[in-house]
Amino acid sequence: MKGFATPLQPADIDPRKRRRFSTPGNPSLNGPQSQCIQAQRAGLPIAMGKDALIEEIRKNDVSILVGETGSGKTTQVPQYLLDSGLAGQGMIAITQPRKVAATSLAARVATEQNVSVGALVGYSVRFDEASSDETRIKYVTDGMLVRELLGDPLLSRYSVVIVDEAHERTLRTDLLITNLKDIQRKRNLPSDAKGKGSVAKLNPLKIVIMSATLDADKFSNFFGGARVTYIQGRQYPVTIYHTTVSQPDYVEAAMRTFWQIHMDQPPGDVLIFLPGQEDIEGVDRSIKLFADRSPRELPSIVVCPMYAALPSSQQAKIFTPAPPGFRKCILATNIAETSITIPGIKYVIDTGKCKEKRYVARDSGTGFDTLLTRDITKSSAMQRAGRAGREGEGFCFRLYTEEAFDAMRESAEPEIRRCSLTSSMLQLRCLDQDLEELDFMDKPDQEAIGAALKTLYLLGALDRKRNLTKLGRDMAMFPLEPNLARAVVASREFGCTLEILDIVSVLSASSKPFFDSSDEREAASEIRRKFRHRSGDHMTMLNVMRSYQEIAASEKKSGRKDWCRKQFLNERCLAEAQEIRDQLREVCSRMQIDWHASCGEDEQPVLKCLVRGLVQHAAYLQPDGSYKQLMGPSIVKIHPSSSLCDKKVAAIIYDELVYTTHIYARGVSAVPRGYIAEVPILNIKGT
DNA sequence: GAGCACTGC
Repeated sequence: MKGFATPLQPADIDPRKRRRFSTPGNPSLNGPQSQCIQAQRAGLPIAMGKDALIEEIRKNDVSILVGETGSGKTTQVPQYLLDSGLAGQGMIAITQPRKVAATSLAARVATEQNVSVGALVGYSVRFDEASSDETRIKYVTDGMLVRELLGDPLLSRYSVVIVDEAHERTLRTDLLITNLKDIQRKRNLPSDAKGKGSVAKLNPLKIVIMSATLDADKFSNFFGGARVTYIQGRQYPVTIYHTTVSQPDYVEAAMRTFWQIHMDQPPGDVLIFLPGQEDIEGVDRSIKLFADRSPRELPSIVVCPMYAALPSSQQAKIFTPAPPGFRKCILATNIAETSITIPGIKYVIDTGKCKEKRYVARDSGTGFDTLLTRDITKSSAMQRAGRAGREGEGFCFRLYTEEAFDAMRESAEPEIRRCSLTSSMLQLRCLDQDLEELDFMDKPDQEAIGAALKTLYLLGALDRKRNLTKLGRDMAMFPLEPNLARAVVASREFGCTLEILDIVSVLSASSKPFFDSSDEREAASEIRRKFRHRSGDHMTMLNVMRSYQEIAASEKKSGRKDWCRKQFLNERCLAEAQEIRDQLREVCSRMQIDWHASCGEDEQPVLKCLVRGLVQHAAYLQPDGSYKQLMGPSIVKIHPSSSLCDKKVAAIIYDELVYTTHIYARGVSAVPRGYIAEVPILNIKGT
């Protein structure tokens, strides 16, 4: 094809032919469904090495399993361990970075075991659990197991912990691996050294780390040279093309490549990886524009955008097959790289770009996040290409040169090196551990540690000697960022827990309450005006939440959706916020905090609570009309999406800073300066 | 006067 070098089949994509495993056909004709499932299990690549694998895990405290896509390791290894009796009386936990993976894997394995989910095979993720006394195999999110540590520091219910997708190196996976190493040391002491007490009764812990190829040695070294076992996968060959020259305008290059495929290549759907929503919307428009003018004899095109913030009804489109004679073109962020698998993809176009969030730590603790477009890593590039070979032979067009590929980083920097550590630090202090002294695969940055310590001190969670306070222990009970947890704990004192929980729930939901599609911005802001509160965005959010709750109480789901659409509100965010709110109310009840306590229409107590949590996110108006951070050197602007944009008030607090064209404060409320000055911690001498 | 990678408790 034009612009691309001769096809390459570099070693990074395994071109081994995928062997078709024989399916017994229609189960209703060929006998019980379970026979069919068992035949499939036996046909998996991993099944051939089953006995050797069990023996390997039996012999070693720690095993590293490297499995390619489609090897079946995630579903089979737990069952092998259970069948072989290796787990003894304890449970087998398998951790996943994502909730959807944990729940769907549990369903699959339950089917294979011919039990219903929640019996022998279960799962546990936030807001959703299916397990019972019978449960022996449990799929959990890594965050869930980290939280379980707080109540059971030795994870004594589990005899095997399998850490899956360990190569993704999420902050929670890293925390877990560090803790598992320590727990194993404590639990696997020789019996004469254990002495008396509860530790002596504990069964030993087995650890299985499952990872992609690149990082296996690193995991092995961390566990003192643990053995690495390789499991073959199943993948059709993917032919990879690189461009001959670099493509500065990757959007234009993606368009050109798509049309080349569409005009010259046989049927098959196309997946284009783009960095973000903005590019996706742009390409979407252009393809539709050109499609209208393209020759009649060409197949028609169905364009499907795909990114996390897209309403789920539109996300569902990518799973419906294109009608006969149509070619589907999916425009996706890296949500399609790991989180979801889209059927029918034959061609992948890889721009080689992604967006990466990075926390810029500051000694003052007032850091901020940046979100910048950058080059992907080699492991991402391989993953993207692999998406073309799930169901048959595929093709991947990389919009960068082979030299550019060689120059890419091997894999992404682990999260522990680039995220705020405040939340993890608080959790670890609850376990009497010190983030600075722990044995991590990659040590966190000193500046990030300093910022986290400072933040926890200013929130009152740590005292001046870095000891955990009663307040800190209370804060850690809440599944919230420490600054929001601080506001909740403060609400006990100010009698406005009902209001604070509503606000905090929206803030910690995974999406934003207000939709912001560029074409309808004017209409949206007009309709939203009725929610507006003069003090700013936090009370405005409370008004939204209150209105939604009234609707939710009287309307069915469709009515709620309808209402939200008319108000330009994101129903997914508000529904999730309600779920979070209910969970937080439960936590409050357990802690004897009366969540019914309300301040009615008086916003003053609410703002005072928020100031306690957002004390590092405060800025004062300067004589020249700009806002300067109270702690930290920056001049900040109020984000144009805020209801306080263009307003001049003496002092503001804000949820977050985002650095784009300026340093913008988002989620802003006006507060009297006196509220900030009266925060107790600021009045201790020498701080 | 502007921009939203992806997760998790």
